[in-house]
Amino acid sequence: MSRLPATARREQILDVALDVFASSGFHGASMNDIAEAAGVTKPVLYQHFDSKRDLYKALLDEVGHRLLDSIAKATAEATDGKSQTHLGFRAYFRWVAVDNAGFRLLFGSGTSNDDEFTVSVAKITASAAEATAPLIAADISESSRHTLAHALVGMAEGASRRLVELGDDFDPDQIADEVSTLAWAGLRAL
Amino acid sequence: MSRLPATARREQILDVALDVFASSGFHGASMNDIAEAAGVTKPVLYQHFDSKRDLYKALLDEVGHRLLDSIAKATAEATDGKSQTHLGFRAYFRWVAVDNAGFRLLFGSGTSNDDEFTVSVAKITASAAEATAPLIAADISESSRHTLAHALVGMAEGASRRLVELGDDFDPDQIADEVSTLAWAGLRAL
DNA sequence: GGACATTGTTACTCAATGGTAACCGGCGAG
DNA sequence: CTCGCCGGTTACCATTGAGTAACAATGTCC
Repeated sequence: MSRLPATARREQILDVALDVFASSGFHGASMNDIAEAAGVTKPVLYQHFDSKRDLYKALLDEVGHRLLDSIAKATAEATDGKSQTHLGFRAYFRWVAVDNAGFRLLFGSGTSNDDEFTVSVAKITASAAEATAPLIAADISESSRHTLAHALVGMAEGASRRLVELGDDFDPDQIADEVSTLAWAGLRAL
Repeated sequence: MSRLPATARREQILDVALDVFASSGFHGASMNDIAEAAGVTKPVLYQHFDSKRDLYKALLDEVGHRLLDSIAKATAEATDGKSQTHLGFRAYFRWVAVDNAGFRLLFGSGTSNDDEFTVSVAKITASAAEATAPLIAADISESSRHTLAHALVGMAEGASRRLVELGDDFDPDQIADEVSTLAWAGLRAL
């Protein structure tokens, strides 16, 4: 019906597809569903994306970058570990609160068991862990340090998953305070 | 070919299906795949399970109980919070090491976005969090306490996911030591 | 005002796969 | 021996959904 310039249509499709995929998962959402939600027909999707996988992957990457960027920006200013931890978690939970569908897409267990997709998500959490690892000053093996870093990232994910499942609104800054207190105390103890 | 008594066949199917589902995810694995892996044909599966969903659900429940039982047994003896924490994590990581496919089934993001399945898994992590919540003695709202409990459960999941993705063997007791140290220190700080 | 490009639609193909109806064969009981 | 139960197979149906070919409409530039 209403025609849109190519780039705008592409953006809109990404927007809409994010919601649909986040709600129904990769397999639960059909290309027809997405097209309909965008007020358009299937072939239009294929004018902008080679395949369903391609569209999904584009979303994973975009959303992942949004998350990592906001964390990076937030922690850039901080100098000491404690405020890095605090600001990092705050950025994470703020992102969850704002980009709710994004969180469900990445961590809501709708991502199929596809190797390529799993790897994409793994890279994102690995990046977050990479940034966390230096905060662990303990005298342990590099491997253990990374495992613990993943544990800390898992804290944010675990807390967020529950908050998102509850569906209620929540105050990201308050959650961040509590979780980062817990995390930082743990870090100092090692 | 080789005939088996019904109960034995049922067990074998569950066994085989766990591996197949864990590797390929719910949608990635076809009933034919599972049948073939069990050395049998499709209709046999339907003699023991009403549907693919039914089979998958049976697995989720069984594996979930295996996890929760081992944690419950391990922590039952402990009296103080610190050793409860420690033993709980140890049971978790030992379970991951032993029941590797089970971990991938529950937490490996192959569980589709199906409501029923998601709820099943959510119930399991919620149970674990339920057991963790009393360890948090801080003066915070009940809701915050539960969110933090989920954060702690997320620690175990996050660390495990990395370990499983790496593929190498790992010493569950050593990981448990490190993670529980981190967690317990955090708990005391609240 | 007509030609070209861009955007979009209708209507289809084709493969995968969940699920089923009908049939087979061996083994134990009477 | 044969009858019937039990575990198993072959061969099929029906649906769903990704992806495409061919066609229509909407500008916009000279």
